[in-house]
Amino acid sequence: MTTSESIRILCVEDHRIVREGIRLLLEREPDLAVVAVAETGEQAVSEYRAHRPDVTLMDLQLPGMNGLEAIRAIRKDHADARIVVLTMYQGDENIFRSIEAGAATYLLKDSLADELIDVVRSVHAGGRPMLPAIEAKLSEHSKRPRLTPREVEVIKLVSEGFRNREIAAMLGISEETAQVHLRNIFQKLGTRDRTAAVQVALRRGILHIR
Amino acid sequence: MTTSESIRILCVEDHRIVREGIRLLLEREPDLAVVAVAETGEQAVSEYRAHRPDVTLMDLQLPGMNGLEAIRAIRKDHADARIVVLTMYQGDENIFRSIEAGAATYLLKDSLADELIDVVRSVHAGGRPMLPAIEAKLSEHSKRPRLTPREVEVIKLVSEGFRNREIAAMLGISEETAQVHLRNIFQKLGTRDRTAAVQVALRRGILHIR
DNA sequence: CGGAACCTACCGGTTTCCAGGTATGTCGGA
DNA sequence: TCCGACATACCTGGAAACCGGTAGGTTCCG
Repeated sequence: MTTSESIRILCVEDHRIVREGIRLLLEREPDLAVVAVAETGEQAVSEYRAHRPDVTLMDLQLPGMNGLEAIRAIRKDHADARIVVLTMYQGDENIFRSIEAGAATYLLKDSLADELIDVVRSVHAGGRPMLPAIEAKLSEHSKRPRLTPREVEVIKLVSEGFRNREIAAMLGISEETAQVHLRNIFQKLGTRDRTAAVQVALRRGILHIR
Repeated sequence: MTTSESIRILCVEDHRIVREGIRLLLEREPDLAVVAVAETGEQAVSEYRAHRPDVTLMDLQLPGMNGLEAIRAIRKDHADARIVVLTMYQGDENIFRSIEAGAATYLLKDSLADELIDVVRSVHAGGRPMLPAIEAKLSEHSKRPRLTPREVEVIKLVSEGFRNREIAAMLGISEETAQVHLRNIFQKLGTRDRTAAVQVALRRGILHIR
């Protein structure tokens, strides 16, 4: 790998204005080139395959297959893929899952343009640069009790407005068991009812709108 | 006003990377110039006062004073202010309130860069260009029953996890009255319980995640 | 093998919520 | 001035949610 060649970037972002803006931002730098873009998770995977970029910028909120699933799909076939999550979601669960899925690092859209550029270069060089604010949320996350997979299913259905009885039927368990899961969720999220639990789950990135 | 001078733009957007990107996008056009930026509602108001831009691009989601309040504050002192809302929120209530507050038009970040540029020029010329998709949501909105101010207060507190009794105490009304409001909210939003009502309110843009 | 974590299930008791009413006062517009 | 929209308040009965237990089964790991 010669140092004189540009860093080839895949930019995954569903909002076209934002995507175009980020592209302009990056291409002010002579050593950065956006060689492909994608606006869904599925497109991201196929564009990755087609172009094998050096660095992938990935938004989490995407129509259809989301960013997290796209990261997993890409890393499954290309364990060396270098992916930077670039999103506005600050929830610790999003950060944790992204890193767990194989992202090199996590950046908020609130970052400085220069930070983004530095991070891209650093990740291309094999680094995993983590900004202090993100690092802090990640360590905070590790101190909190996590919801189990089943509990996540339950809170998701709760957020869609289903009653305990309906949730139980959908999951093929008894209503009482659904209640037990919910009680454990309350305890872990520090709430006393379902409405508050859903709000906390949204803030933490355990759930997403729609 | 001479046609040879550039259109002076104030860009209000809290995410720095996005803001910088939009700026680059606009400044590719020779007749557009971003003369000021702001990342909070308060800053937007004071920057408007200081620069009197021809067109203001306003995001809705801002820390502190939000975009809607900023529009009202600006239009209160400058009834001729030409403001374009540029946001990712698709909820019909956001669109309605923005127009009601005095915005010239409403654009999603998903739009094409060229659409944004066209809209800025058109608004500067005194137009109120409305994209068909936005127009459609706006007319859909007018067919739906709106929540009253009191009902909005109630659903907001519900979304924060408060019980009816607590909501009643906070609003200085009886618990039964709070229940009546909630019942009317259910009826208007087409839900049968508080959790679902909060979800619908979030989707419609009646509520926002903190 | 013995925990630990997870998922499952049930019971009894209390609280909160929801649905159906009726009713009063205010305020602004037709 | 009368009507409609809004906000307020109360009642009753039934449904759902919440709380605090106990407990059996699996799976995985040290």
